[in-house]
Amino acid sequence: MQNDVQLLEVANGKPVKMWTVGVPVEPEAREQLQMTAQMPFIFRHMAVMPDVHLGKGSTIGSVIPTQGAIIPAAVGVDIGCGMMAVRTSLTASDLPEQLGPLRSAIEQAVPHGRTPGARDKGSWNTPPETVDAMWASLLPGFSRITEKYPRLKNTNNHKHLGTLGTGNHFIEVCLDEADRVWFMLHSGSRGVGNAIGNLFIELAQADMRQHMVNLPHRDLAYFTEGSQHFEDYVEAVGWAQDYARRNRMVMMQNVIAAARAVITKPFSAEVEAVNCHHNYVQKETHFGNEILVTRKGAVSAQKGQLGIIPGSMGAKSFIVRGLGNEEAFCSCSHGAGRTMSRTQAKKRFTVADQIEATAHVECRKDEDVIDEIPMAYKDIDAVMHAQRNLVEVVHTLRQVVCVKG
DNA sequence: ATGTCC
Repeated sequence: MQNDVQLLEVANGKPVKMWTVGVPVEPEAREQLQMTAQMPFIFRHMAVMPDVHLGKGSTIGSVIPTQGAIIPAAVGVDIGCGMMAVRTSLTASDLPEQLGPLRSAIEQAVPHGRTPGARDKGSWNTPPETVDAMWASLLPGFSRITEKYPRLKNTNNHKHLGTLGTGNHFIEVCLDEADRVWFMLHSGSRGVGNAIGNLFIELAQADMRQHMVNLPHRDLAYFTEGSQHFEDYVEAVGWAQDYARRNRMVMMQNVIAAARAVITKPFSAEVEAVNCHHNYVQKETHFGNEILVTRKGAVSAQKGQLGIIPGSMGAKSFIVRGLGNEEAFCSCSHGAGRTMSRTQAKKRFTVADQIEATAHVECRKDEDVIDEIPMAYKDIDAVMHAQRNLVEVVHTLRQVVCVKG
């Protein structure tokens, strides 16, 4: 039963296996995938998820297995970006009739893109003690990195910990199929991860020039295993991923605390909890080999492992359980995937369209969020069907509150 | 996505 996989053969390269039956794949994304698949250190084949679309640096919704080399622009600058979700003991009837105050409480508790009064965009003026403690746990690793790369010291590291960021980073209150209340959020490694990503992308491009390596595209610049830059990047990217995971943990604690101040009924949180990256690289074993797996807009889906696949604003989201499909390097999609660029979406749709599409969600509906309109994304049901042999659905969530960065 | 040393 391999009729769920579409094969893209690549001249002078490894094949690309795509779990995209019944969903559109842009020609530009195919071309980008074929370029990446030509790199000699790709291990066996590339795997492509049904939310695939053209990305900067590498294709969103792709899994890039490599042996003996690593491509920093494939991970990109939003290192460790991912999702966290927790199920609470609350049900829909425990939520207040008016959800505006709950949204305001969350907006107050977590600095985000438009937090008024923040000295820098969306950061703490003075981080709370819980953030200080979390930063203390990250500091030894950071010091090892900045000893070699001192320019990384000058980043918003400590005061960005526990903050949301901007763009498509969001916090939601959701209900599942049994009307149970979940909190869910999407964020990454903020300014410091961005600085680490950019620094090593520059270093890789400089290495390519120094060794006169010709590439199909400059974003395929890589480090070779055994080199100092390779070892340093593996350390730094791993640290940024740890920062991102803890960033989500801090925010979730503060979202729960904010909700407790608004919702009168006592409740327990983290009845079920999931915290997963969808933009990262790590060492894994596949087909009996220790390799590096870069997931760019893709989630780990080892057998039994829980993951999160968010839909667009106003659409369904899913808590999923991995089926451990080895051909896909045990991966699944990270969302619905865009069908049009943010610029196209802003041209095509109006504020009125966005108000209609998100009528059932307590959220912003201004012109700055039109690019997140559900119609700019692929049909999430088709995306889930295309990856039915990668993950099974455990919970289906719908948003009732959404805070955008 | 982030920061504003482009």
